[in-house]
Amino acid sequence: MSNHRPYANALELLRAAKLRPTPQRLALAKLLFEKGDRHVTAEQLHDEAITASIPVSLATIYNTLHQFVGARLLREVVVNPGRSYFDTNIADHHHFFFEETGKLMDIASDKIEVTNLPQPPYGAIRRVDVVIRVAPKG
Amino acid sequence: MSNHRPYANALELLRAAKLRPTPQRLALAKLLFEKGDRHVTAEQLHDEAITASIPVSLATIYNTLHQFVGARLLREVVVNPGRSYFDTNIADHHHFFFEETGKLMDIASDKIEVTNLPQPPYGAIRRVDVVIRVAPKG
DNA sequence: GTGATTGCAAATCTTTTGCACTAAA
DNA sequence: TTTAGTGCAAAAGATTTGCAATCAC
Repeated sequence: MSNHRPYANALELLRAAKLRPTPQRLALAKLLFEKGDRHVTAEQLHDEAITASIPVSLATIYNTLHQFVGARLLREVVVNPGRSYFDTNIADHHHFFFEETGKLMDIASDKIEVTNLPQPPYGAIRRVDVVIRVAPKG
Repeated sequence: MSNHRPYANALELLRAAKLRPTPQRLALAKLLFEKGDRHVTAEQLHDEAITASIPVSLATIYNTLHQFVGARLLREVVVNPGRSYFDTNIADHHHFFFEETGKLMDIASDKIEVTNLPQPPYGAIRRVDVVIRVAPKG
């Protein structure tokens, strides 16, 4: 588990997030958070769960992912039309997006300097996302 | 039309892009490029066309938008899962994204300074997108 | 028990595709 | 005439929803 997440285990994590620790949520939390930082799609997580003999429907995967985003256990990353990625790294950071493979890679926030951030005409800045889109050379 | 687009009219624009100037393409190019910089979805453009009595199917809207992206007359902007925006501003720039309204606003590239750009482990940087997500205050 | 959660299937929404028809060169 | 473009309807892919059954508390 990432060391920025101050919970010893999936059960504590869910309790702290005030989400009922159902077997599905526990199992998904383990899949998501016990392997270091990851970027998964709903479909990928579902496949993983099924492979790991965790009976869970795709509908529950979506429910759970969105509940985790709401509880700030996950971040949704939008780089691709028609598919969402869920990022277990909730620290402030940015991404490489490899267009040919559809893979994401984290960039620690101190590796990129974004300065002179303009203020929006109204509302408040909720997040600044930098996506470096990478394509094969040539 | 934006002054970074050095064509006098929609016909020239299409000719330069080596796209056959069909009535639909001409009409859509006028809708897109004769009103300053815009961010439209396929659905919005279709509605506009129908309202302007331009008979065009949604399939053709999608075809045309993607051809325009291919010809570098438009840029696709991905900020929202499950919906693409098409940006008539093809200059290097960034965006505010207003989450409550789903609207985009351009930020000229010289308003934000992105420095220390890390190199990708392989491939070449094709684009750097900065999205400032804005939510209502509170 | 009671309210939250799950799973299924159906529905929804955006986007793409196949193919016959039409139009531009 | 030849090739590209269009439109329709159907298909595809991702995500959401309604609702009855089930589970956590």
